[in-house]
Amino acid sequence: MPGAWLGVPVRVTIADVASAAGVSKTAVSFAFNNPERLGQATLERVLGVAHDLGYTPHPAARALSMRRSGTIGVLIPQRLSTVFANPFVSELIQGLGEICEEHDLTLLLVPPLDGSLEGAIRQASVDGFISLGLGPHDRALEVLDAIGIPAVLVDSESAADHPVVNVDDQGGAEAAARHLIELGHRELAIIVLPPTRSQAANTPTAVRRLAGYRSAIESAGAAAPHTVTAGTSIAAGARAFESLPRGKQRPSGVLAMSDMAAIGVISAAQSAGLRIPEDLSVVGFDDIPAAAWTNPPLTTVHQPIVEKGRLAARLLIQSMKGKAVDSPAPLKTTLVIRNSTSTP
Amino acid sequence: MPGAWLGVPVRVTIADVASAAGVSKTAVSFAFNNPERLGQATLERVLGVAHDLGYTPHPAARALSMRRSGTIGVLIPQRLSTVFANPFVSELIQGLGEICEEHDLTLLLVPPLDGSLEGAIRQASVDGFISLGLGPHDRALEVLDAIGIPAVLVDSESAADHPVVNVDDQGGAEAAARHLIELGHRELAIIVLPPTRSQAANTPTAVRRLAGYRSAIESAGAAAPHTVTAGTSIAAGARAFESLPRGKQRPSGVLAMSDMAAIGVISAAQSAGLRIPEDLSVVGFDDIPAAAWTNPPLTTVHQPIVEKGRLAARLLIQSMKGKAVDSPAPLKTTLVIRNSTSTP
DNA sequence: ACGATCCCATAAACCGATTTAGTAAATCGG
DNA sequence: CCGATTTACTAAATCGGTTTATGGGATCGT
Repeated sequence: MPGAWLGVPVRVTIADVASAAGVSKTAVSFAFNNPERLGQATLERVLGVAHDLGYTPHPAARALSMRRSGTIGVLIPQRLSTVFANPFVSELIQGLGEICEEHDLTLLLVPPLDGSLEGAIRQASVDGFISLGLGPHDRALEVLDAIGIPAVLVDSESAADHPVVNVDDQGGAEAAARHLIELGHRELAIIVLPPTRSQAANTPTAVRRLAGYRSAIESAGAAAPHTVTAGTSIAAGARAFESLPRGKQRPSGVLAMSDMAAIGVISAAQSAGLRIPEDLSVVGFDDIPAAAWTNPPLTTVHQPIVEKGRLAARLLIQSMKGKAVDSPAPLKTTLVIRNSTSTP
Repeated sequence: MPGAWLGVPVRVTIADVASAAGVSKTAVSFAFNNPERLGQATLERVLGVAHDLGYTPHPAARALSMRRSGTIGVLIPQRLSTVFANPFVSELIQGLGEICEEHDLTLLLVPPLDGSLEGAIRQASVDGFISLGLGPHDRALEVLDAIGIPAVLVDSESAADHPVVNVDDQGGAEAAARHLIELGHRELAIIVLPPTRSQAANTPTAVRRLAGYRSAIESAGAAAPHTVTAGTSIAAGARAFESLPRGKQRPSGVLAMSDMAAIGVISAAQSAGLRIPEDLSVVGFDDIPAAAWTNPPLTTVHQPIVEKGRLAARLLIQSMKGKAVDSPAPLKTTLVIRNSTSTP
């Protein structure tokens, strides 16, 4: 049983290979990384021995000495179990993953550990970070550039000195609100995204979408909207519906900042005997794939999530190569009208 | 601008802190890891200096010398963009994440790089691996125990010398098939999961589910089912529907091995003018959250995905602590009857 | 006053790779 | 045949931490 002793496996190191092949560590290293610097015969012998011994370079050692780990970190502002309940994140990862795979990079998920995102950041051995939904004054940002690692911010505020990838949240929200208003709705409710982590403030995304809704509503002279905060889950959306005013006070249209919340509202409303869209119009945000086959299919603001991921990853990789990159223009959002909205 | 020189950031190392505080590297290390071994005064001074300089221990260096990285790897058998299109994976990650966060571990996604999962495994600096859907003879398994790192196999074959976490695939599949048969269906189609990566063989999961379907069908004396292979995506499911025999030959019931494929079938069937379930009954597998609010809601085999993730993570962590763990009994699957099935 | 204990702090070894600088032998030019 | 390259390989430094073994000084018991 090579490499094991009484069931305790012991890693084969470069030194083991070197001595077994009767060469120096340098030679072994060259065999893998600079084969042309070795003679034909030695090269083959070393590679042979390495293979027989099952040698694999220790990733941490390699990372230390090469100053790169081949990994990029994804900074997740909340617990994985809540964040991954939203298909939005899956889609973003699809985009990130596509580009990472092209560049032989793996993806490290970095959620707050022990309540602290900063701590988790330090622990992570990565060549760059992609952060999701960080507020402009988040402590995590300080840590990020204290360690001087490239970072790209997704869904953040443009203030920081890192490239920021955003979509046109405000424009999308305006289009959504205008859509309801044009259908004749005057009593609207807004379901706001929850603040992440301990920060009291709304996320940058929530702020921009809220501004979009409000601007459309105000310029139409409609009533000030009722607002509720709800997480991005079906259950949270359902709770939000429950907390809406009842009877004559009930808004005829709901503007949700996430499809998940919108779906929750719809499902709770249907359970309460309301017909969608006849009795209540609901418009979501994100256009996750599932939005197309809910019952009824969801009218929502489309944002190019996968493309957003790709773009962020590309920028980060540029940045990791030392190139200076600046924030691209916000990606377009478009209103997709399906069947969850109609005249009141 | 501390730590930077002409815009080139330079990491603050333990040696910098040591000399700035007028102590040895050891003292600095102790300040963070063994504070009780330092005098009150020195401790405070060192921590103060470290904070002022913005010192953060280099994760790779730490990992190298402590022989642990604080990360567990998730072996993904296909490209991230295809795997994360299936909500199944999101749910699994929720389960894994829950336990990992409890133990201050981060999660590294390891898909095949450059076509090779083995290569990606070597590159990954992790303390343990969780693999998804690996066949019993996959080369990746060899690499896995060549480097002697604990691993837990999810949705695999029980053969290997690693703990395996499975659900009762066969039982669930049997229940699904029996359900259709009891409704009176005699002409059935099965949509098989695709093989992962280059291996020609079906995944262990597919094999078990197929066995379940077949056993129920055969023992009922129904006709041999038509089988199609389709990926776990809506589009693939739709294509599978298109490839089904038409007219009188068309099966009256479809057994899909994934909810995503089932949803694709339903949606393609509806576009073709069929009513679900009146004209075609469809049963899925997995019971992803979306299955509850499709149109119509999906009859499917429920498996406890999040719990499966939790269990796998717990076992891996046990294993990482050096304890010997053996495979738990397969988790229960249950048929959830909604509205995508009825009498033919 | 003297050896035994503690308390603090450090020097040096170690983790496992890459890389720089350099050496001995073979090859080359003339 | 002699100096200049080239080829093939290696010793030692380096990456940035942790840990072991050790030493000096203060405190203690007697």
